[in-house]
Amino acid sequence: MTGIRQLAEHLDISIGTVSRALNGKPDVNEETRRRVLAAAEELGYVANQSGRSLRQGETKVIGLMIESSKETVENADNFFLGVTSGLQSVFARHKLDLVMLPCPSDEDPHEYLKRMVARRIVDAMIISDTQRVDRRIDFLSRAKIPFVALGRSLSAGNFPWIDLDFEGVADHAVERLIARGHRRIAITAPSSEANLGYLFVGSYRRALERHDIAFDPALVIRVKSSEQGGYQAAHELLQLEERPTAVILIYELMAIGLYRRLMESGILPGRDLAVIGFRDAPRARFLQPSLSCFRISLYDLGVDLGRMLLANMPAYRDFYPDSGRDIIWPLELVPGESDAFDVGAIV
Amino acid sequence: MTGIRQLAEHLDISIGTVSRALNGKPDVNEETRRRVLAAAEELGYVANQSGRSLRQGETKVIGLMIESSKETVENADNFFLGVTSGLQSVFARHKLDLVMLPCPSDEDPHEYLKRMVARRIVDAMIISDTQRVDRRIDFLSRAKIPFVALGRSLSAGNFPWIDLDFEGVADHAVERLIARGHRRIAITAPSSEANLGYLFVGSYRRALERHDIAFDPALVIRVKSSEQGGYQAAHELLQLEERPTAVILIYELMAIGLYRRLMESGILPGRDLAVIGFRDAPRARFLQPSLSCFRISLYDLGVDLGRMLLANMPAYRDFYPDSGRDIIWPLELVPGESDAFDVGAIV
DNA sequence: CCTACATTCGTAAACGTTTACGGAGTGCGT
DNA sequence: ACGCACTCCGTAAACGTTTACGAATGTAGG
Repeated sequence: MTGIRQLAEHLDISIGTVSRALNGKPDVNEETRRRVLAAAEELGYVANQSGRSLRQGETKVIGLMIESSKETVENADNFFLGVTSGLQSVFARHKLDLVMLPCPSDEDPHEYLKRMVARRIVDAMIISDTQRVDRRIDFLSRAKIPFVALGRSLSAGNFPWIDLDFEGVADHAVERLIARGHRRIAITAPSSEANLGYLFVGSYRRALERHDIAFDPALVIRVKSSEQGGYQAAHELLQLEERPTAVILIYELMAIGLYRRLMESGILPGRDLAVIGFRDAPRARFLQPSLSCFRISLYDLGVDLGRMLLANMPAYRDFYPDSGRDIIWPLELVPGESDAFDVGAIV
Repeated sequence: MTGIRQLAEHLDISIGTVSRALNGKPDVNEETRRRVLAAAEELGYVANQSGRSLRQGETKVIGLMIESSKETVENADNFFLGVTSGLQSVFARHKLDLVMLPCPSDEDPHEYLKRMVARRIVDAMIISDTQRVDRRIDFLSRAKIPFVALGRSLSAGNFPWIDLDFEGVADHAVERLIARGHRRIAITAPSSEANLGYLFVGSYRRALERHDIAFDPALVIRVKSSEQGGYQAAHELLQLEERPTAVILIYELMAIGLYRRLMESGILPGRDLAVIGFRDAPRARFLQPSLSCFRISLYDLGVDLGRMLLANMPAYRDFYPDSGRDIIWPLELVPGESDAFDVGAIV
């Protein structure tokens, strides 16, 4: 493979000049720069990243850590692929590359992260699936590795993150349903006492009480946020003595299972039960009746995530002076047929 | 951050000895090795990968290139995540790490690959989504970069690959359906003249003719291999003057859309039309009636892919002496309800 | 006591790049 | 003729690690 040395010999100039020419340094004759660039193209020279990293102490690579948990694989919503395109559009401007780091399911995410960072494979990290207390966040903070998190956490006082607006969605959904005459509204939440479930249900409760509707714990269906979870949620809904007229799903994908279970009992979403979904899962886009759903532009989310990260890296800070922090990502309601009916009209 | 120099000073021995101790070289006293390892653990020392890579000319990182095409995102089957776990189980034994390299959709995959390789971010590559003529394969072959491909190609005479047994599946499916009395069997194929479609349909045709059933081009439904494609396939099936009694899907995911379209017309899969799927798509696992389908263990596929790659790398070749090449991956039929009826019994 | 050998360790070069520093050449004003 | 500023380029050190080589020590055999 051709290194900078071969390139310099071929051009009969010193490697220092070649390097400066390639890196756009000012103290090099424009004519020589032209020759160097031409020769580099001709010989197919690309700088060896190891040498460069060693010298300047940075790799120009950003890592996106993902966990290949069973749940991720089963849900299969390609959430991350959607985000990467937005991330890359930002990184490309600075010649940064993005790699996805899949943490093996049998390895502790914290250890995996430490290894990747210590080996200096990446300069900065994007982490996701944040836990309520997340050792990764403490580690990255202390080690002063630039990072952003996709998801809130209670760990480490102050770090940049973006999270979805669970509270806004629940509030909006309840308001919308109430406006259509619904009084008995169910909601799904993760079985664990996760942060996001707390926010989601809390906001739902406040919205109900604002309209003098008593909060009924029986209407909070705790199931897994997956297609099967949706199936089970429908099953539990049908068991209730006083059946709700509407249900809010914390994860769009659940609608697939929910629809199926409902249809099995001859209940048609959008006619017999209003359904509103949340989050973005491409596979749920083609349901019938179409799902009313709060959607995200994963691309835009990736862009903001990338900007926020760079704003936290000294070398790029100046490019993103007014980049926000701790963004609560708003979602847009895409109306469908699944909540199209007014209860008032029926009663 | 602590480097090998700090570690050596702390122990009051030379950095050469520290390095040898850490790397398990024989010419170091066991007592000193113990001390070094203890100190490394205590100080949290991890070798800087840039320095190491530079010296030994290898990065100990394997790249899995994925394309975030629109189709991938929409299909959302997490095929790659499933494969990575198998890959990592092999790589972990040799302290190799796996990174996923998502090629931006606006960049030429060939250029992207060249960049990643030239920058020496990875030692070896796993590529997928191979095209009939694929410049990446020619490039990697010429540059002598170890690689394996997930998918066949007509490029570059001789390279290691694994591909799914399209021919075996089509053959098996046809035989199975004929044994149950079906004579009019439809099949789906990609709209493009892709390699795999050619193999799939070709084998289907030969199996039919083996049983003296004339090949009817009208029964080859050319649609996209996606959920929507399945919907459209069903639609086209219903238009046919003489409706088939069975259909073979080239991609399991299509079953979701197909089912929906069929149900809309009151046709029940497994009772009115036999359906057999192919490939592994977790989201299709929960269909009702359950889908008869040729499934893969993505984990096992990953394991073999990893082994095949290492067998092509000088440093690891000896560990995998009898690793096969050019594997046509066999699939196992997981019977379901969707093809459970005998046409003979009805007629 | 000398030689031969094994064990253990230190020394220094090398990997490919970037960059601080200084030198050579030129032009210009005094 | 001299000094100065400016442009352009070469030199060499540095990044953190591995490893070939040889030095030092100990041990055993003659």
